[in-house]
Amino acid sequence: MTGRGQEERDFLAAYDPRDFAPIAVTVDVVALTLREGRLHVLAVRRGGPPFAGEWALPGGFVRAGQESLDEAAARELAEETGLDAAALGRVHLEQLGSYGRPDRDPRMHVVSVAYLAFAPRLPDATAGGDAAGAEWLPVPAISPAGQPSSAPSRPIGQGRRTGTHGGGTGRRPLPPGPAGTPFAFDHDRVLADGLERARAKIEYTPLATAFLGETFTISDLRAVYEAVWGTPLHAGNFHRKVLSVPGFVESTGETGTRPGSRGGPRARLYRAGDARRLHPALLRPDREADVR
Amino acid sequence: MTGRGQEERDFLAAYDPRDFAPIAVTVDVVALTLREGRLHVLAVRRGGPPFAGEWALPGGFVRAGQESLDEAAARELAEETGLDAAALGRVHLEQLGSYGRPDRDPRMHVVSVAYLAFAPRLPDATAGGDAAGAEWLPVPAISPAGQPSSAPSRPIGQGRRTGTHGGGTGRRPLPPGPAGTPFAFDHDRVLADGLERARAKIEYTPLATAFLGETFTISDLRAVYEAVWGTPLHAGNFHRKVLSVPGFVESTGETGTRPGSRGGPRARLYRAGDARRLHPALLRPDREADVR
DNA sequence: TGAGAAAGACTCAGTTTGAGAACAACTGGC
DNA sequence: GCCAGTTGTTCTCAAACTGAGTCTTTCTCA
Repeated sequence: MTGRGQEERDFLAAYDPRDFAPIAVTVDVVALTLREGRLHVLAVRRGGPPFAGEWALPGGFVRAGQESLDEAAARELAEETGLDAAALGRVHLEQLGSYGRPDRDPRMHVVSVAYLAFAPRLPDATAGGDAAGAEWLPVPAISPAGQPSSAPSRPIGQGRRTGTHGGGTGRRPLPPGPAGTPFAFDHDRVLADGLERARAKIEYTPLATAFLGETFTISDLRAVYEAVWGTPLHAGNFHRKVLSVPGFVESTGETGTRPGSRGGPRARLYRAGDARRLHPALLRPDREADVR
Repeated sequence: MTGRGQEERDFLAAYDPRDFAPIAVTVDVVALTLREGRLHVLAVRRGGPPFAGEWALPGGFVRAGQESLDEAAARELAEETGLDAAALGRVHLEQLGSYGRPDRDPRMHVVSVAYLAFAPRLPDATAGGDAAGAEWLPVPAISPAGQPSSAPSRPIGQGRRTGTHGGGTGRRPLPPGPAGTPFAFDHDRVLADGLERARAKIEYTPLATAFLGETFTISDLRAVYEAVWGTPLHAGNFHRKVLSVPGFVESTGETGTRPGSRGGPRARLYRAGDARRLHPALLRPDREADVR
């Protein structure tokens, strides 16, 4: 019984997979940035069927034999935003998860490897004005204690902690994406998963700084957390916490002029520190509703 | 410039990808379990080239048009362990990440979607005795503050927090897998990523219970944490913590007979609670070395 | 029967957190 | 130029949480 998998693998290995495995591989990118204090996601309008005219995440096919998944994601992001290599270096890009239900693309079986990007404010992607260009769409209000689908960590099958059902089809209904974002394919879910990953990631890594420029104030940083988490934070406690976590930020010794402010003293400027993890972490306030 | 991605996507969409995208898609499973208090991983010996005779993670090709990635992973795990659907229901299975460097398989460009499984003690996979059967291998001693590669979260490109190098090829050397595990392909890294995910996951989810049977003692649970983290824990504090986190475990009201113990009172039995997240989390002791 | 081991309950000091107050620096409107 | 309102930053205080250790009781093994 245990040998069947091996046998089959050897059998398949002898074949040229071109003949029998018509699965296409694409990368899709959930690129997030902050604009006017609100979280935005990069989206493209689909030019043709399927889902013509609908919004979708930017992405495309992986070039077989030529590039890694990471490289493909970076290439797609660069193409869609017009970023050069230097600008791309300021963007944080990490793998989010893969989506491979056979019916997710009506044309054929397509496995999509999703990536998550945190970008500082970038020039409008639609500068060229062509119809199919990319645009930064505001991410609809996120209920702070909302129920994300968390695909990369979603348990499979009906384990004892998956729920009460004992032997159904095993296919559960998809939780809805953020309200008001009708994306093509399963990109609603990919976006929802990306948002949840982003919210979790800034808890224990200093990646919130990836949304900001070279230097920033503590308030700028707080604005990132508030936008991503969708919750106002206590300014004093946030300040204390950020400065107390070793390696999160380091002082530039300068103070900024704060254009557009409604008053208040000039804030000190900081840059990202050398920490890769926040220790202790900066936890989201009260997620009681999220626990079970 | 922004139009190029869209143009290309449309161009490709018009094609039958069978003609131009010879990328195969496989799933590989990092299945973990506890045996004699030590962490073990399910491995198979490769029957043929490439890497003939070497250990590899169990896995195989995704059946195009017929199954999702999750289903393929569950199928492969079932085939390799001889688990039926009921037994498989007790196993936690989640997506780990995808690996797609063009040279990772010498035969062709293969994208592998890796899964991570937590299993309670299972019968030996080699029961049949056939040469190519699967085996549970002890995971080599894990340095508690070791440096995992953390692929699913690895940042890409040379962002300002990636390091000091300013413009290399962008291809960094792979951090080594756990000492003493020469696996085929890039499965060393997949395993290392799976271990790191497992260590992180039991911090903030109750998934450590997935390594145990229906009922267990607090000591059993502590043994899971100690094996996965590779660190001894303070029994008293662990006990207090587990019982204080709402929904982690619930009492069965019974006490177990503890065969194989070296003395001590009979411990109370618990079962997994209904929490999906541990709040507050059960953090690994001191990872200072891991922070930067 | 006694030594050793483990379960589980407690104690205590140090750290971290949430909530709020206080104060100075600065803006914009008048 | 003055005033009200806003914001950056520091402090205080109580509650919660953590790590380290002790103590008692129950059990196994020699």
